[in-house]
Amino acid sequence: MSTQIRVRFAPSPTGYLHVGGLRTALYNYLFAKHHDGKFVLRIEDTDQARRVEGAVENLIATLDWAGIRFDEGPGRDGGYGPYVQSERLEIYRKHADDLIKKGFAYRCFCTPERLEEIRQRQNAAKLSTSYDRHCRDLAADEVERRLNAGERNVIRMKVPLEGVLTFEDIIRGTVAIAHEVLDDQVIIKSDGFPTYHLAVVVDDHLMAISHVIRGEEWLPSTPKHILLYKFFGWELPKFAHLPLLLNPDKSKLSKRQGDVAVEDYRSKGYFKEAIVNFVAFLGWNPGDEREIFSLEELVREFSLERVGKSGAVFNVEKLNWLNFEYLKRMPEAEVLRLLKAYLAQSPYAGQLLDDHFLLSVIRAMRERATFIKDLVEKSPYFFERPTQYDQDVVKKRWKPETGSQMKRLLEEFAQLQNPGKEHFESALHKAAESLQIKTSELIHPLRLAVSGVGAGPGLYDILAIIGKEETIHRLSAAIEKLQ
RNA sequence: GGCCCUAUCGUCUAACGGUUUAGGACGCGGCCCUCUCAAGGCCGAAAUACGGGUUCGAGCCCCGUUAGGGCUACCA
Repeated sequence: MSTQIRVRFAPSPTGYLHVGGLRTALYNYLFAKHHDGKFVLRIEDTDQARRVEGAVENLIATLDWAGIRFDEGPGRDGGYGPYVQSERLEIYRKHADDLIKKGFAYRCFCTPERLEEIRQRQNAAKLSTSYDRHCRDLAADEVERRLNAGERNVIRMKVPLEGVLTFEDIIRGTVAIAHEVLDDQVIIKSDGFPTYHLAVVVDDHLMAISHVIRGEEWLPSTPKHILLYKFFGWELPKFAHLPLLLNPDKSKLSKRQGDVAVEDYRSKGYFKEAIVNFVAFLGWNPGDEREIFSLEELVREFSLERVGKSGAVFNVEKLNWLNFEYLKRMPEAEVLRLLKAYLAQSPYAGQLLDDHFLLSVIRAMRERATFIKDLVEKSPYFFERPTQYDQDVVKKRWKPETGSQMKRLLEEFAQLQNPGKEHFESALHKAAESLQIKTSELIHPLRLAVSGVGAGPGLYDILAIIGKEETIHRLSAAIEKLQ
């Protein structure tokens, strides 16, 4: 059926998946799934100079990690392959030849040097830079002769000299550009590879793509693509140009102003659910006040009509909050699994830490953590004895009389049998009573003694987690310091 | 420079031309809770870029200005 929705994500394999690329892929995926359509992955590797080894595998792995599954693509044939452009060279050549035959394209023998020269001249004269169409009307026999002589050449599209090209964009509405500002774009390079412009049109048509959903940086070249569709006599797909993702200074999101690779965020400990949720909301929203969306919910609610027009700053603060929310909502068993994985490659890898213990750390620390690693890094005292005491807190909490008070506390604690949280609490109350001081005057110095710091989960929780023996050991060590 | 796109709190955004004293979220500040830090609850500061028009009525439509961005390659 020709009404089948087919979309594609078509990245260049330049090494990693950019977060902007992730959002483009996600929107394509959401749109396809929402409409029971197909999501195609196509690799645009027509620039040999920019090839990076392993980039395709990496791209697929990252998409897969994010939960964005393609229906067709490299290694997953759906009858429209191959899905890697470098494997489709013959197809592009054939189509370029067709265009020449029909008079919509021509051979150009201009050297890069000549091109550079005219560009310079145009720049100096403050004119817009474009090819001067020197070879546009070369005689057929001259073309033949130079071709036979083996002269290097490219194929250019023959853009009409006048008229205005108008097209509809789902997100932007009507866009109009005059033919005269369009360049006679190269469609086949001298190395025989197609440029993006030819390849994208040929492939989108041959792969029966119904909607081209891509970044706004492609908006200015869309008229060239439309011209090619017209030259071929093909039906146009629908276009939707997504707003750009921006740096805090509002320029196009780029390296050098922070991390742009999805892998960077992954390795920092962001959950895929948080990243997907976050990126989905950069340019789209459900229209109400809900903010937490699973991939499935996004599929259900997504529509291109609700995608905004203006660029969105990639705001890490909000991503952090989302990660925090996801950590808070995650089932304990899952947090435990992730914590163990983290611990296994941490300095504490050698320690025997049972699930019961780790679960209690999770319960104590979860609402204080944004990342799994925070569970450990923000409370190292659950994993090792304090090696030093926070001096600011020492000044505030350890008074001359603290030493003897701590001794009194130690005596109470020593009598406890298998104490739990409440037992520590009542023992401390007892000590405070006998010393005729407020419990807080014991709590703060003791917190410092057992944790080395002044902040963290409830004191009795800490004590119950580290246990009686460890509590006494740490308390004794602190008393020594106090004398 | 030329062409194209865009314009609501610092940021992400909501508001079928009238329900708007412009709503929510992040972040920020305050208060409550409290053994600290969090979490949670409550409260607060914070925006329709500017100028014209259309209309009974404009954040929303039109024009201009300004600002920002993208593109301007034998890169994508």
